[in-house]
Amino acid sequence: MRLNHTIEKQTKSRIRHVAEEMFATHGIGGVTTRALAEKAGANTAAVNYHFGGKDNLATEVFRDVAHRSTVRRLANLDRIETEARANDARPDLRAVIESFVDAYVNEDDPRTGLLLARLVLKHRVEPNEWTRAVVRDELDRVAERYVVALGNATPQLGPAEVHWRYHFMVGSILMTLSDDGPESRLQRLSGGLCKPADKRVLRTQLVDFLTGAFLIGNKAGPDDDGHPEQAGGSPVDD
Amino acid sequence: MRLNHTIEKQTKSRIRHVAEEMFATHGIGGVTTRALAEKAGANTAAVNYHFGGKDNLATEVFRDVAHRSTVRRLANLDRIETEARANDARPDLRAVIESFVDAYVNEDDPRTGLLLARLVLKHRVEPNEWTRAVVRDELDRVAERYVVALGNATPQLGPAEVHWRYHFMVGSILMTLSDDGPESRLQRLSGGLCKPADKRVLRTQLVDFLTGAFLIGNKAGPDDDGHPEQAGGSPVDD
DNA sequence: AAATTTGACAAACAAATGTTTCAATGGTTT
DNA sequence: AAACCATTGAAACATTTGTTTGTCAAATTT
Repeated sequence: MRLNHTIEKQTKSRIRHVAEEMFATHGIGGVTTRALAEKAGANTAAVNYHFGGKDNLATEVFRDVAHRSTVRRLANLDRIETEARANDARPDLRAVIESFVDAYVNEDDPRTGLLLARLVLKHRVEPNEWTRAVVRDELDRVAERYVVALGNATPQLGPAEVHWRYHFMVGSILMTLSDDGPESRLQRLSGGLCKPADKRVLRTQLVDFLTGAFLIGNKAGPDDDGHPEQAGGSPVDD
Repeated sequence: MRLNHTIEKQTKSRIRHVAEEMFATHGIGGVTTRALAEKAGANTAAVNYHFGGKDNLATEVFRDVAHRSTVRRLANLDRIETEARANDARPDLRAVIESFVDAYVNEDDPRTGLLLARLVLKHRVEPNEWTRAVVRDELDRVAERYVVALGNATPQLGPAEVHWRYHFMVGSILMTLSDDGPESRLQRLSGGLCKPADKRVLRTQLVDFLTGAFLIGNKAGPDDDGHPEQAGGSPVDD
């Protein structure tokens, strides 16, 4: 048991990988211990033996995915901000948004975005102890950093507005990711004009949409409690 | 049994109303037949007796909610388009968006928007026979009409882009609605700066965001398959 | 070589939950 | 008044699903 690590952990590793795959495909609630074990060629008890329960397995899978994407995004953001400082300019809004979208919509690794969407959607629909933990521990940092970065890139927006729009941004990305494949509502309603499976187009469309959404603002103060009724008319009013 | 309709249907009606309330509060999966029956002061068997099962009850509740909001939105849209025609102008983008958001975010009737969000989110996370039916029968009409209206209001956008952005719009609205209350992620991350419970501010912020998101476009053709990489720079390029 | 630990497996267990059964009740009709 | 029918209620049923148990085989350690 000391020599053959690889053989010893085969079952555990198989379960771990199949879990990631099945969670992405069928969602978290759509995967049963039995189906998972069967697909991994293991016994149902093995899931509990190796991971201590389905929730722990899910926590492990999603914490890992979230962590990887967090690291990647924070690095991207660092790079963008360093470059901007070097040029003595503000970070480019489009670049910031693109780096955020990239972690969700990426043809090289379509699974990560899907898993992140599954995680956050589950957390929205029925919050859990473990979804809460993963979201707080891994995703909140990204949100805080991006709100700051987006604020720096959009001086025409007040602090509250940046928070609102970050939130809207995440919503549009996640809902789009959850509507993947040829059965998607978008594809059906557009008569095949839009294909969410084409990640390249999707990313461009998202970034276009979101960049526009952040461009126009009405610079409400932090204590804004709802009087911006004449907003949205003129672009960049400062 | 012929004379006292009101008394006869008391139980059925109570179940119906409690179901709507509980579906909005706890989501569809978060409501058990037992909890529902208890809160309605009825027996668990009554749910099946009067509605023929939980799914039928949910279908009835959500079909009703969706239908009401559909009728309301289509009427709003008709009014806007009629007015625009009378003035020989294009429909106002902001007015179109506002009428769409209104059905979801409305201080007079906060429950409808929440229920619609529950319905669509459930349909996204785990589609069903009955969610499919309700979405197709009630919500698709609205989507089609609004895509046309938004297209008329934004000549700078190509047909595919309007579809994409309509989709993104729905996503940001729904995800925001599902993040209601003082426990919301938005409220937590913004340090209390943004309160999703304040529907008036929420609506304004959403409409500002979405109006901006539709303003800038790159007029890709219908056969666009992903080459708009220089898009989003200049406002309204036609 | 013997003892111990690890891992796998079949089966059983336990809890949640939608649904059904069947007898009792109360009003309605004849 | 008697028959009838809709409604109710308690209990049982069936299914799904996560988890645990007890046994056995193989590998490792002593």
